[in-house]
Amino acid sequence: MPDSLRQVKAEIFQALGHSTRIAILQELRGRELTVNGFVERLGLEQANLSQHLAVLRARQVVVTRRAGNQVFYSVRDSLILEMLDLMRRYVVRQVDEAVARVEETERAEKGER
Amino acid sequence: MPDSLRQVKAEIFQALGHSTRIAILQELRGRELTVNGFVERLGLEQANLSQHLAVLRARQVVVTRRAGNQVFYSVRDSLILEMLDLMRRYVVRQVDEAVARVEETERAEKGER
DNA sequence: TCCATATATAGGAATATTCGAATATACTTA
DNA sequence: TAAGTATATTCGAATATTCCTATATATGGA
Repeated sequence: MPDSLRQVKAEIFQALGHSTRIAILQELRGRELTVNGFVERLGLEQANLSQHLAVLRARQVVVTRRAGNQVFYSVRDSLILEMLDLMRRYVVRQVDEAVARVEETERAEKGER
Repeated sequence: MPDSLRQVKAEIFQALGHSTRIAILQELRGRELTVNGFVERLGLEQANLSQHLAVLRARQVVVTRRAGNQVFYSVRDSLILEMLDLMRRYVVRQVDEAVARVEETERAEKGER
């Protein structure tokens, strides 16, 4: 694989690598939202949200549609949301395994006593 | 969703957000590799690779096994590789759509002439 | 045109990431 | 124990990211 392609992938992973931007994308499941919509739902500053939206726009993860005064954001390709789904599965699995390891350790320690 | 969970996800996305670390994970498809193995295959400096491997280790994306002198790295959960697969599909799709848009534009311009 | 509303951007400080060079640590073998 | 190989860590400079504050831009209505 050429490094330029990896670079493109890395930039999109980076775009997903911030909790606020993950929150933004989760809000965009199945709908579009204005900047003010994000402000209300996420309780963050308008400027800050605009900045994070700019990051997602730069990587073309989201697209915009202007309607009069407001700008509606939406996810360009829902494959991005599948990425978040996969990440959820991944994190859940790691946690489950960590719990299982703890329980296994406790069982072993009980047996030793 | 609590922000702490999003934070965990974001940290893993960040771990994937560098072309060298993507290259490392691709090399680990279906096998384990030593640090020197990465040096040979990727042609990067040993110290640099160790640093990137440390990032992946910190997020528990990879795990290590020491055998004598060497340290073997492997992917902890192959769901991570599915993430890379999904990202490949995503990038390919974006490129295809971009090409289609260009062709559509050319067709329209030809018609106008 | 003037004002209000919605959104974007610029500037600057704090923090984080990345890389190369140098050095430290771990293990093996003589 | 000394030397050699493999890997990890530290340091410092360069660059990037993030956030806040202030300001700019775009649009619609009076």
